[in-house]
Amino acid sequence: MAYPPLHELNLLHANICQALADPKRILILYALADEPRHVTALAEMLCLPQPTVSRHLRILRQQSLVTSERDGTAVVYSLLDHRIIDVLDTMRQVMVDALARQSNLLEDNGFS
Amino acid sequence: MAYPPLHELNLLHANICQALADPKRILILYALADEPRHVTALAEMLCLPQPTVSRHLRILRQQSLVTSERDGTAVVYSLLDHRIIDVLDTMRQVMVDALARQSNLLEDNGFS
DNA sequence: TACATATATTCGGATAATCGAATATAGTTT
DNA sequence: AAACTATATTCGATTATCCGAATATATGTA
Repeated sequence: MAYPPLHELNLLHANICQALADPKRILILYALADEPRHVTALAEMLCLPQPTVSRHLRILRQQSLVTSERDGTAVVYSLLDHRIIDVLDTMRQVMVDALARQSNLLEDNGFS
Repeated sequence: MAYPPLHELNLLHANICQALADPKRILILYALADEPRHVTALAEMLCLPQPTVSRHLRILRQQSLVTSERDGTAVVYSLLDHRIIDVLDTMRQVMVDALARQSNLLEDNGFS
């Protein structure tokens, strides 16, 4: 039985992954998991130019990973769903375990 | 206190996300979660040309998301860590919930 | 060895992502 | 309104990704 062709949900799913697929955006998400923050606060924390942070935040916003709220002239961004952090944490654990396995393989073959 | 600059782990983390960021690769992973499969079997299931499947599998292999094992002239691919499916499932749930929220927002404003 | 099957790779072109630099917009204060 | 602060956007160039088509490699078999 052939699978249905790539359906809409799968495209959206891939879009979410794409939004996560940048080291700066991952840092932004972890920073927002801590607490909501202004754009400038994020830029300073991560040592990035403000326009760069804004552009990354837009991408995260378009995927409904963060929300924004005005606070005077500033805009406060917050994480929309903390399960995204669980997702990132699990992925990181999978990655670390894979690296450990590879490292063991190397040792077992006398490459340590 | 400024964060450390983007460290190695974060780059690897982003690479994993990047590997997940394609609808065809997501389908491949779900298909392999079911059971290990040959390249051709995957290609037929997903109605994709064999070279396309091979290229996607290489990307997944490079990120240690799948492993391959020879079986005669065929090569059997399998999922390396099933937690990746948990990750994908949670992401999909987050996505569906976000879509539901958006849909409710539209209705509440008379756009239904 | 010759042939068949299964998988992997390369090439070229199209599409998309990212960044720095410059600039535009929105809200606040005087 | 003018000046200021915070945020967002655009532009142009660079780099990365993806695909179809063609081809190469590897294993098994006659």
